[in-house]
This record gives sequence, structure tokens and C-alpha cells, in this order.
Amino acid sequence: MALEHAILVSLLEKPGSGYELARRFERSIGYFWTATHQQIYRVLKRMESDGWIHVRDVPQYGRPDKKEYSVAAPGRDALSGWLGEPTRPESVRHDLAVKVRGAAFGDPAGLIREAERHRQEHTDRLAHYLAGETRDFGTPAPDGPPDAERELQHVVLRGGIAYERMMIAWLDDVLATLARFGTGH
Amino acid sequence: MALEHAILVSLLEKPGSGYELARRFERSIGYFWTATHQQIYRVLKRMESDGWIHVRDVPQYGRPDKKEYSVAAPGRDALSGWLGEPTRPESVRHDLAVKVRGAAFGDPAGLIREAERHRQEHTDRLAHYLAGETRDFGTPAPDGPPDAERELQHVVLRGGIAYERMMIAWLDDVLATLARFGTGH
DNA sequence: CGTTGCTGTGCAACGAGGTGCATAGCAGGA
DNA sequence: TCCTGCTATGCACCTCGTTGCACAGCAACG
Repeated sequence: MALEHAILVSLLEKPGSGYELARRFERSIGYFWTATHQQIYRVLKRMESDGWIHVRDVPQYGRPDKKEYSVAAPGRDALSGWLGEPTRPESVRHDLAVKVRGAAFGDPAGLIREAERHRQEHTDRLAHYLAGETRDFGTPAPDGPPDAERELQHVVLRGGIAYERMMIAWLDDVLATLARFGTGH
Repeated sequence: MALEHAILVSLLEKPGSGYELARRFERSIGYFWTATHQQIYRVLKRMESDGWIHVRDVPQYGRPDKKEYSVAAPGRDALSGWLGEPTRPESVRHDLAVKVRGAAFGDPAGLIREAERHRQEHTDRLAHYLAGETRDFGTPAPDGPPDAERELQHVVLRGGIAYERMMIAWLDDVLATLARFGTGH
């Protein structure tokens, strides 16, 4: 399980409540690690009882009170240890690859629409990444010396950009291949 | 759940037993969809009781008897329908991306070794893919007319190759970035 | 003969992850 | 006033996936 570690990273970047973490997992971190608010609340509770994080009740006006979590020393140690641990082979689940191989045994028309949907989604996400890159990393350095946190966030974003570009190119390849078998001949 | 559909595709490409399917999920299909033999046996049982697949007892000499599964008409229909269904956003889990962002808060030395391990693994897999491409798709067409099944398997393999190449390039980027913060400067 | 190892199928138990629902404070609009 | 909607936390339930183990047939080796 690595959801704990993703939460640790997010809380180290900025402390926050379970709700706020859930929002971050819908963007930013969420592009590389998904989680629902249920999972997050459950794991936060366990992490708190394990002493990895601190809780602080924050009264709010105009909205419900919240619990703000921040990383404790043992949590920071756990993260450090995890960084060098070998990750077991990530279980891959590429629906589309399975569908493409399945297209040999069914009508490819539906799959073409599905592939076009995916292509559009990846195009949108690429545009979103590129806009974020210009916004957050466009200027050389906003406050002088190179900042590790910033540089590392940037290299992860570059990975996302490379992934989306690769997927778009592959989907063009898929669509061209499907077209050769969908239109008679 | 889409394991059913991955099994349908595999059985359509070639009927086989649960054990044989488990072996296929360690290579070929397994590069895009992972599954243990436990999952496979359980799902096969359900698919059989749903009428998606046929079972046939195959006595063997020199080894235990087996149950050979093949796709029935309702299974083929289920696959056809699934091809065009919109896939819900695949839940992404990229350990390494989380670790890279976490490196800002811990010792990057361990992560460098971990990234190098991943780079090696992707290099090996790329070599394996390329060897398979030469072996299976090197000659223009082994038996005359273009074959949909063969072409679609090829485009999926090209996707795997593109993915590995992208990952290797990104890991080089990651290692260069980590080096800038690990060695003093 | 016993051991190891591959083929082949399966159960039991556990943890991870997701869906649906409940509760509660408060804001804003119809 | 009621309804919708956002913030904020949480329970109950169910499925998926993994781990560990068991059992069985048979081959090859020492």
C-alpha cells in the first residue's frame, strides 16, 4: 500500500484536511495516484493512530470546522525509508489495449468512437498540463536559487506531458489501423 | 470489471485452461492486464455459469487432466458490446511519480537506486518487445492477405514499445534532476 | 525410494478500494 | 420557506485482488 505515502507527500507540500486532500487527489497528485475521500479518511485515521501525522482542530466561520493534518517525525521517517524501497511491479490495467485486441472479434465501429473519446481526453489533459507548466514553471526562478521541491514537481509534470503525447500518437496509430479494417477492403 | 473481457479476448485468440490463461497473463496479455491464477479460476467459474464460455474436460497423459474453455455466443456478444462502452477513467498508480515528489523531503540517494532499477527493467522489457516484434511481425505477411487479428496485436505491441521508450527517456530526465540535488552544488 | 518440480485446480482469509448513504453547518436563490 | 449546493466527516456494505495454503498427477533425478 502506498496511499499513505502519497498522503505524506501531499501533507509535506502543504498541511490540510481530509476534504482538502480529496480535492488534491482530483488534480495534481491525482494524475499519478487516485483515491476517494473514503479511502483518505480511513487512512488518515490509521496514520494518526500510528503517530505518523498530527491532527489539529480548526474552527471555521461560514463553514463546518475541520481537522488539519500535518506530518510528524515518524511519518517523515517512513517516507524516507519508502523512497528507496523497491516497488513491486505495478499492476497495469490498460483497457484500451485489451479492447484493441478484442476488435478482431467484434464490430470495430464502437471501438473507433471509444478511441476517439480517449484521444480527446488525452489532448485535453495535455493542454491542461502545458498550461500548468507555463503558469508554474514558465519563469526561470521566481525567488532566486533553484528549489528542489519545485524542480521535482516539474520533472513529474514533464513525465505527465510525455505520457499524454505518447498516448495521443499511439491512439492515432490505433485509429489508422482500425480504419484499415473497418472500411471494407 | 474487465478481467472477464480480457479472458474473452485471450480465449478467442486461442482456447485454453485456467492454468494456461494464467501463464498468458504472465506475458503477452499480462503486459496490459495483470491477474493471478486465483482470480482467473474464480472468474472462469462465474463466466461459465453465466453461459459466456463452454467447458470441455480434456484428459491428458503424462500430466493432470484439464478443463479447456472456449467462448460461447453470449460471451462473444458481451465482448462486442463492451468494445464501444466508455471506459471509466482508469485509476492510475505511478509509485515513482509520488516518490520523486517525495524526494524533496528525504534522502534522494535511495530513490536514485530505485529509479535506476526501474530504468533497467524498462530497458529489458523494451528489448523483449523489440525481439518479439521482429519474430512475429518482421516479415511482411506470412500467409498472404492482411490479417486483422495480427495487425491489431501489432499495434498494441507498438504501444508497449512507445511506452517503454517514453519511460526510459523520462527516467533519464528524473535521474539528471535528482543528480542536481543529490551531489551538493 | 524420496525429493524436487511442473502441471492443474481450488479454498479460506484478508486487505484494498469503491459505491451508496447519512449527517451537519451554512450560503444563496426561487 | 424550501431547495440546491458546497464544505466536512464518516459508516455500512460489497467486490476485487492478493497471499497462503492444500491437494493431486506425473516426470526426472539421485
